[in-house]
Amino acid sequence: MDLITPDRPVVTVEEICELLGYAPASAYRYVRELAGAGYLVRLPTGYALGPRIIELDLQMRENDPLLTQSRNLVEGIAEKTGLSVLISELYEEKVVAVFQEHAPNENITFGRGRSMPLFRGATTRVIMAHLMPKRLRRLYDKHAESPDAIAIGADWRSFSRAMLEIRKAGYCLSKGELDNKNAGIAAPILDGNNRVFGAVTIVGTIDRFSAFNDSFLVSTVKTAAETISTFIRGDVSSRQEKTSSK
Amino acid sequence: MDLITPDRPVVTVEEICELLGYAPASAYRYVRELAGAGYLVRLPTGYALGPRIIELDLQMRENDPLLTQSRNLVEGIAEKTGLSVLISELYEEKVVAVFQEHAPNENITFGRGRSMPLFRGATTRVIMAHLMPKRLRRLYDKHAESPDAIAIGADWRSFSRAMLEIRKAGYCLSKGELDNKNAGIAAPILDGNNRVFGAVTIVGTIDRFSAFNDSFLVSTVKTAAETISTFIRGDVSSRQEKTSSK
DNA sequence: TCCATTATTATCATAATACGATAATTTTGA
DNA sequence: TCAAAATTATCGTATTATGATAATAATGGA
Repeated sequence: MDLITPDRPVVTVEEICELLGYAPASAYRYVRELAGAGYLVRLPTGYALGPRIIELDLQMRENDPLLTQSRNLVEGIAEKTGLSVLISELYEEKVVAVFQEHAPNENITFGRGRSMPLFRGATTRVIMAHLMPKRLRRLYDKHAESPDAIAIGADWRSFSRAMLEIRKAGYCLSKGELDNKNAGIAAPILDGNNRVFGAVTIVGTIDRFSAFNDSFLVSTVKTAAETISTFIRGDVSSRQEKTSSK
Repeated sequence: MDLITPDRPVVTVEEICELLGYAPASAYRYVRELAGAGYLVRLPTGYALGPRIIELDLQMRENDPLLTQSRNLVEGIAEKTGLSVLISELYEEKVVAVFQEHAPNENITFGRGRSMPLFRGATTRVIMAHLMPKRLRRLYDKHAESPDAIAIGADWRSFSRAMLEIRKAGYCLSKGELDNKNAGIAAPILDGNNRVFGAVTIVGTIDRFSAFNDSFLVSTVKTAAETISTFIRGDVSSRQEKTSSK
């Protein structure tokens, strides 16, 4: 599905074979199956993404506890501050915002659905800072050469110290790292054992950001993240507890 | 992923085993893999839908030719008429709107992402009417007992005649079938060989609908669908043609 | 309309891996 | 700290995925 890009909005079977190294018979089988399940759709010139994705998107917007339980909270912050608010999650080596409350006149490149680069921006950094040490180490080693990683710390010692600072502070503030006119402040969403799921981020132009005390933004974003963390932990929603005797 | 519903926004491994009949070892493997790829996310109380879905949603909104190429057209119709416009696709036995231009004050139950029942509503019917005969027959036989199917035709003869009528007309109009206050009119999106991909539907309250000549709505929706059909066929977008000599 | 070409599916033997039972390990909650 | 629960690892077997090839269907010109 990632073969579909702005340059290649419709992908042919031939391209799939070339790019992924499949035999034609296999590629035809794959697209047939994926199209049958709605993940792809067959157009006259090839395959495009299919309706199942839109269906899942709705399913998530309606049911995901991370979204449903934090919607009001996030909207409130956006309204009060006039800044944008994002809720992001980590997967593989990407951080993706799954919810965005867009304040007027804001221009955010890495909004809902656009995966953010590692090592850059408040959201990504605050999430990384709360990863388990061994996982963080693996990530760092893999990208130690990247300029963004070096900017945080040229070696593991200084890098992990920087991360520890963020973890101790409980938030991360950045200016102009993703959009040079924007600033962001992020706090982690944690489970009961301080494992990180994602982050809450407040984003706005540097100008607008400066209108607030840093301490106000810090406490706002931290409180929001803690509230959401609590929601998620106790998340028994409408399900019955099993206090059975088994 | 379909185990996640409003009643069960977070699904446990135990539930997955029960509901899908897997051994625990397998269920754990599945969720690990799906969560690794971002399709699920592990929360303290179980698994929920993950960020990959949001990423794909964006990818589709930005790249899907069906959406990108018809956005202006659809917005124009919505603006001029004050009615809503949907673009829908078929998969498995569902029809799902992948794009919706929402007019103000409209209330549409089966909007973007919510799969519509077969045999009911203008969108579904116009799509069914353009299916290949054998596929239509299979569908009918499978659901011949359903009230919605019987409402169209009590036996295959009358059912297929009704479908033929729609196919000849090139559109389908319905009132109050999905939302009892709404009416809809739909026309098929076809490839060069009259195979159906989806449909364009104009939706609005029956009141608002009555303000227009039927013929105006018919020609509007048919023209839109034909325009989109043409877009899709010639869709070579920004890709280079291969006029190679091989 | 036909035909040659291309695109797609079916068949099938083999290689790959998914599956679940069990054991080992980790996490959790008291 | 420890017992119970949750999760992962191991591994033999059964299942299925894979790609080469053949068969069929669709396509685009004359």
